[in-house]
Amino acid sequence: MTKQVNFEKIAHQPAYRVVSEKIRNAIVSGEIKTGELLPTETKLAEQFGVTRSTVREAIRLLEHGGILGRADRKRLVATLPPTETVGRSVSSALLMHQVTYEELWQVAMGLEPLASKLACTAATRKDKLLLAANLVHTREIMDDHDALLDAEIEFHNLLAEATHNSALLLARAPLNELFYPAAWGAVIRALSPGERILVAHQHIYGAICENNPDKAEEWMKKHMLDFRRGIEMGNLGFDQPVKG
Amino acid sequence: MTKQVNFEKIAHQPAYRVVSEKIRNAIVSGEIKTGELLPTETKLAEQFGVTRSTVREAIRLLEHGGILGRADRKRLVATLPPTETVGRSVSSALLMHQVTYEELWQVAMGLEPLASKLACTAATRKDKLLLAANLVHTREIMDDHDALLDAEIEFHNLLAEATHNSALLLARAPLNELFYPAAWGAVIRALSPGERILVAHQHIYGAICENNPDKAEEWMKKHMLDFRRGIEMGNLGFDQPVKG
DNA sequence: AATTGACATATTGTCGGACAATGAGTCAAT
DNA sequence: ATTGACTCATTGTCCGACAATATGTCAATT
Repeated sequence: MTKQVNFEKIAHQPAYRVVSEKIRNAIVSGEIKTGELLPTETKLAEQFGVTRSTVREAIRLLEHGGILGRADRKRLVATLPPTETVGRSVSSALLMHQVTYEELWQVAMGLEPLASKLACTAATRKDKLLLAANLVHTREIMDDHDALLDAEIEFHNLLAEATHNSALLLARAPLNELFYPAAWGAVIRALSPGERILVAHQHIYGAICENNPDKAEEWMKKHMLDFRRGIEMGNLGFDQPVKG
Repeated sequence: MTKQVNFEKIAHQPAYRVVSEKIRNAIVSGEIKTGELLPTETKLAEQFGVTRSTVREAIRLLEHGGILGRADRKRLVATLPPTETVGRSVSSALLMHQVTYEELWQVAMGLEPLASKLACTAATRKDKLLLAANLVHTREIMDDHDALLDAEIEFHNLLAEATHNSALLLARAPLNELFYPAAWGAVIRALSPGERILVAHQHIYGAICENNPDKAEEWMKKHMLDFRRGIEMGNLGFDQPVKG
């Protein structure tokens, strides 16, 4: 084992990555404001001193992350990655990693009651109105299971938005996209009419209006336990991977 | 307002998106196993009946999401997106959305005690050994604030891994990458010696070994409250955006 | 046997130019 | 106010080319 000189490995990033990073920086640093249109591909190519093909590859790199979007299907526009985009990638990663109902339920049990509690102090008048509207709508479509799922998801999402906490919103994205849709079939069969669901939602809404965090948290926990019971009673095992 | 026929808007995705989706499906469906090499760009181009440029754009689309990686800087290989990659994109999204210390703390307050509780029943012998090793190491580097931060993050991460819940692991990624590093400066000044931190960690570890979920949860809550106090006492405001 | 050198080959990164399709704007005709 | 014809800008896609670099083979050297 003779002593050897160690050179640090040289970087040499491909040009499309460099260009991609430059554009990214320009956006996150605010040099290009969100919503603003970017120069056209040809102009970018000129400015960076590369070919249009290279610029296009750089753009694709950012496009998927949601940093770049299309204004009207033509021009590109700088956009802050909408939580949706990031949320979707989280969900798809979880799917690929064979996340189970139980894992998602545990996270739900941690986040949803928290959201309820926080919403009590953070909810604005507008948030409450939206929740109220959701309840009315839910009562109307009580028999349509598909529509009821949408309403259920919307309720929990409105609740999360009422906390005005973007970190929480993002952390619970997989619940919207994976947990509720996947668990729904079993849950709705177990809690035969959607009555129990609506009652829980109403109590949570009531607690928020009364500014009663503890009550909101408690009812959400009950609601989540109902979900657990539904999944366990359904034919889908609690420790089975969620199927997208 | 005359009645009008409504046609559903026609899709027409650009080819590079179609190709991208095809490849993505081939990977997530397991048709191409992870770690396996993909055909070369030229062959893909032939198979899909498009040009190499188009294939390359499709590849860039996937490359950013971590579904495709480089084997050796030449050939492409299929890889499951490592949780790291996804976690980073979540964190950077939160940064851009000017997430505040308070928002992150609230999420931490929801997830970390949950992790402690779950770890009590899910932790394997190996998990406990890793935690114990972390405690020993922490005691040794008590005076090196930077090293202490790393140990702190590692402790919480080991704890989360001990739950064997990938959804939880992903949901709390921003805590590792944003919350703890950003809050650390203030916290370490407020809780002058790291003594209080170590004590909390030890009690949590003890609770896990005794299989005492309630105790684990309680001590983690105390630990989190210490963080809150630290941030509030520090010069950085609790409602200020976290700076990356 | 192990290293080295020379060489052909395969694959990616980058370039340049070309054309079709489509969206946006202008202006005249109805 | 709507329609039609026209131009122009921009993106999507194609083609062909070349340089740089990894890979593989084989002989020559030590």
